[in-house]
Amino acid sequence: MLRFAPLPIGDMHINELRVAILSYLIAQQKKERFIVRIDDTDKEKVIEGKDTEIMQILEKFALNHDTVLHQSEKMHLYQTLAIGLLEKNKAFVCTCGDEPLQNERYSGRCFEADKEELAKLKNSCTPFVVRIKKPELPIIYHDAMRGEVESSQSEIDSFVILDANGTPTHNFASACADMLLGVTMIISTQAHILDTAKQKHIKMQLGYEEVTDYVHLPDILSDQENLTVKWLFEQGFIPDAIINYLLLLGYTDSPSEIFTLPEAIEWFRLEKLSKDTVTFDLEKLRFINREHLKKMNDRDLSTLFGFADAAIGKLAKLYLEEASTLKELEAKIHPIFAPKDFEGVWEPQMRTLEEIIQNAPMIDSFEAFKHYMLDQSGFEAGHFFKPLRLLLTGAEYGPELCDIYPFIKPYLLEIAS
RNA sequence: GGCCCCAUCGUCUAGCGGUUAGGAUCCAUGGUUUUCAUCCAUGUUACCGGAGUUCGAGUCUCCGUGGGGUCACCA
Repeated sequence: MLRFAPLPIGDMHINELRVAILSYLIAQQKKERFIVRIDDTDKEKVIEGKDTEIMQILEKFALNHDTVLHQSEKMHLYQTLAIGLLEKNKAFVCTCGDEPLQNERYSGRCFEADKEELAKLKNSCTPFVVRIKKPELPIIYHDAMRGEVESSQSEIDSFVILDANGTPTHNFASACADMLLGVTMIISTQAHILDTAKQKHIKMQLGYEEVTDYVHLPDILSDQENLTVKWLFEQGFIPDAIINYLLLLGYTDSPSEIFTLPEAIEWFRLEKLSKDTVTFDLEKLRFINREHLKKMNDRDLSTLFGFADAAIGKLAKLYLEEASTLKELEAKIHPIFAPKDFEGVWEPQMRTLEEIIQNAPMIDSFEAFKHYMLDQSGFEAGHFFKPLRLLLTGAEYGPELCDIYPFIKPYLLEIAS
């Protein structure tokens, strides 16, 4: 079983999305369950509605899950497990507060406090936290990208598992949940390498003996501040392209640059991911987005611009020569159907051409249309194509008119005005 | 600062001791297109530095340098 465990405390970052995509992909490869766990342990930071937003994003990317659950529903269970550790003398109560933590590590002063101490503290209403005892041996786990990862005891202190409110900390709750769910592989980012060791320590202290595989992905760096999924959508990138790009980043040996998630499930190997951090490259994503838009169903594409006509999808694809995102395509398609601006040096010619079109019969081919228009107007070619283009597309430049014509033909009267 | 990871064109990368250091993207130029773009062709651009090991090092070792991560009652 694999899980995606997002924190509902902000917009989803592409690093998180990459974790989700890979978790889903590996679950499919291993034919194991894929579940979503909303890690809403921190009541202070949780943002109302973020959880449904997360689920909507996953749906857009077609990362289908088997189950979804909230950490907040299980807190009592994790508290019980923490108390269990206290009783087994694997954890201790600590009343040090913030004092000894003057940018130093935990002093270990309360190390021997046991559960009798707990009773006393409860009676006297003294604030306390519960800390798990630090490991006596190095924590070693297997990472599919990095091999055996060893964290020495010195890196892992006796860390807090229940805070002063009695709330399980994220690390503790996460470890407990993974254990209880039977998660077999955990994908996260390199920021959590040490957390993984802590969680493994927790699971070992709780007596969990199943082997868990881990992967810690390198981060995607960017000088851009909010590299969120939301932002990518706003820019007009489509899910298939985003998936393609995120899977391609740092991958060594893909059979082709352009692919879909189902295709990647056939050949993707975590071991072939580079351990080096990668830089987010908008230009590359634009290229990939363009390629996926080219492959998109024409009618589906047209609906994104408010049509239900395959011809408009085909028309939009002509503009992929100069546009790479939905947003840019929209900026090309919209002026075609919007009322034209006649102001400018070509105004007389445009007025003439408009009138001819409004009274013209339906003409099938652009060649015939061109000849008809040239005959009727008496214009020279040099004074003809520019105003015609402006009249038909609202733009000075664009794809060949003979390519555009077949798709806009049915809308000609509306367009040429 | 301690510890961990990483280091090839601007970017993503191929390369597992002997290569004209390859591809993709981006960029530039030429051709085609009645215009721009597309398309096709061509081209510029890279092994972080220094010591070793070796007949020979992008490739192995060490030391620098640079980048990233991590050291919470944050998740």
